Amino acid sequence: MKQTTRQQKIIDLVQKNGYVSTDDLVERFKVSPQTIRRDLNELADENKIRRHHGGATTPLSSVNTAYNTRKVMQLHEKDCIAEALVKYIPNGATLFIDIGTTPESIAKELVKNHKDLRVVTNNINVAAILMGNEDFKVILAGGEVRNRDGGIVGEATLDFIKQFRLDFGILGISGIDYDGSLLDFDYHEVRVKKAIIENSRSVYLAVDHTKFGRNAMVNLGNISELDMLITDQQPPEEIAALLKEHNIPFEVISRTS
Amino acid sequence: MKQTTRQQKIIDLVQKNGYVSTDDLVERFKVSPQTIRRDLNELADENKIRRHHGGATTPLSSVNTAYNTRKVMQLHEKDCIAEALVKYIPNGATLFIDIGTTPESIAKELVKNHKDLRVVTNNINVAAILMGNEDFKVILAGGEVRNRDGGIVGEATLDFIKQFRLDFGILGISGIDYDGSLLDFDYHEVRVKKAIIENSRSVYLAVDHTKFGRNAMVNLGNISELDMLITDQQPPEEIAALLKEHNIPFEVISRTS
DNA sequence: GTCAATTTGTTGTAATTCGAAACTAATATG
DNA sequence: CATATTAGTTTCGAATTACAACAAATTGAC
Repeated sequence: MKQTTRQQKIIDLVQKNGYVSTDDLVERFKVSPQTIRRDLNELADENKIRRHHGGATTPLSSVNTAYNTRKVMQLHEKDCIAEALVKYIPNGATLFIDIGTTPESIAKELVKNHKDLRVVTNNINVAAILMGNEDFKVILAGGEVRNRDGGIVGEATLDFIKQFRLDFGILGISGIDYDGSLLDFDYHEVRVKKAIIENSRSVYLAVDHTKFGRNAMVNLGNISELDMLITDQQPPEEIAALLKEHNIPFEVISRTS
Repeated sequence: MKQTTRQQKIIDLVQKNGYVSTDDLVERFKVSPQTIRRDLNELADENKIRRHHGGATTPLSSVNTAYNTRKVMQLHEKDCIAEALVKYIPNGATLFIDIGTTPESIAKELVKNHKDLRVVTNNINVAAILMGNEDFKVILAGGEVRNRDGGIVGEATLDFIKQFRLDFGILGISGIDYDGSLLDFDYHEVRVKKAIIENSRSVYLAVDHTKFGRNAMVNLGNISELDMLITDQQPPEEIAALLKEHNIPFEVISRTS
């Protein structure tokens, strides 16, 4: 086998597995450890991989950096919120799951223990996550895929969503204003969110505390339309008052860290 | 700092960077290497991370094993076929990409150097791959997601596909009979493939040699409907004769391994 | 405050991994 | 045909990392 071929294969392997050890590669290509080290060092020089003691990993993500770094913010909080929310979802339920990193965390939680869910989503990541559970029936809305986050939006998506009427709508959101307005940045995304609200028997909103009072351009409805809110810190007074006024149950998870 | 907190932070770091070294962690938490090793080993036992000499990486996704192992079969051949096929796709083209592992390889090739493609697909993996290139416009067909391979099939998918009329249709397939019949296993999938054939100006079929003479239940058309066939080994006489008879160009890639 | 359990640090030793240099084989190149 | 050039292997000392066992420190409960 040619050197270039081998190096290409090494890149593929790293991309696929996230990590390869020199031993693995020696085994796989039947060459000496030194040869592998040369390959790895050369590839590392070209930034094709990251070199480490004992092997190599994927280079610092070339694409999707914006989305992937955003994904990590408040990761632990999102997980805790997700853990709390899924307790309210019974087995066998039907639900929408929205675009966003929090909804993705929720999908990860659902996949662990739930059974027989039927889920409609317009988030390609959520669909990929839910595929992991064979008991689930996953329906993906069609439309144009946004490269930045794998969300699917547009007119076609809207029509698709409107075909369904499900038990739960699980929403993420960009901001909640002090007057209870639910806000987001993208007009098209907002239209889909609205459709989800209209076609769900119960709407659950999961937000981390950074969203309170945060501003965004497009109004997609009011907090009074929700059936439950789950968050990780006591909301500001104004919002807490609104929740009380409209008798909307909300859960503030206890932080474990 | 508590042990649980540190371990959670380690997980976050691994998720974020794909890799952390023990040294990094020692530096970051100001604790002894031994403590870090204990943490890493514990986390590895719980499958939260993958342990390696010198550090740790993200765990291997436990799900999708059946599909992922299948994915590796003839991996190199598929890659070579893909490399040959994408040379026929000009920048700025519009194309369908089908369900299957070969089409996924093709998507991986396209993402590397092509520009301004507009792609319609019913394969969630292809969509995820193509997202990597910001120049591409990716349109995903809606419908039910098959857990086993991320294919999207069904009536809704069919209607969605039929809305488009594109330059190229890139097909994968389960088998080609000696009489030139194109065969597959799933009736619903076949209907989608037929729709792709009907709505593409040129249909390109990429198959590895294991598909020749292989039988499957559902007939989805004849080899004469193709505009090009790319494969990795000289096809059997019968099929070669059919290709010649219908003046269908085909390329047999030279194996580099 | 005391005791027990847990967590962390230290030390010594074993196991891996690395890189440099010398050597072999195959392939061009004039 | 002699000579570069390139890729690969082998060997070996140095550096790095890991693990086990025990001591020290911290924590939590009563």
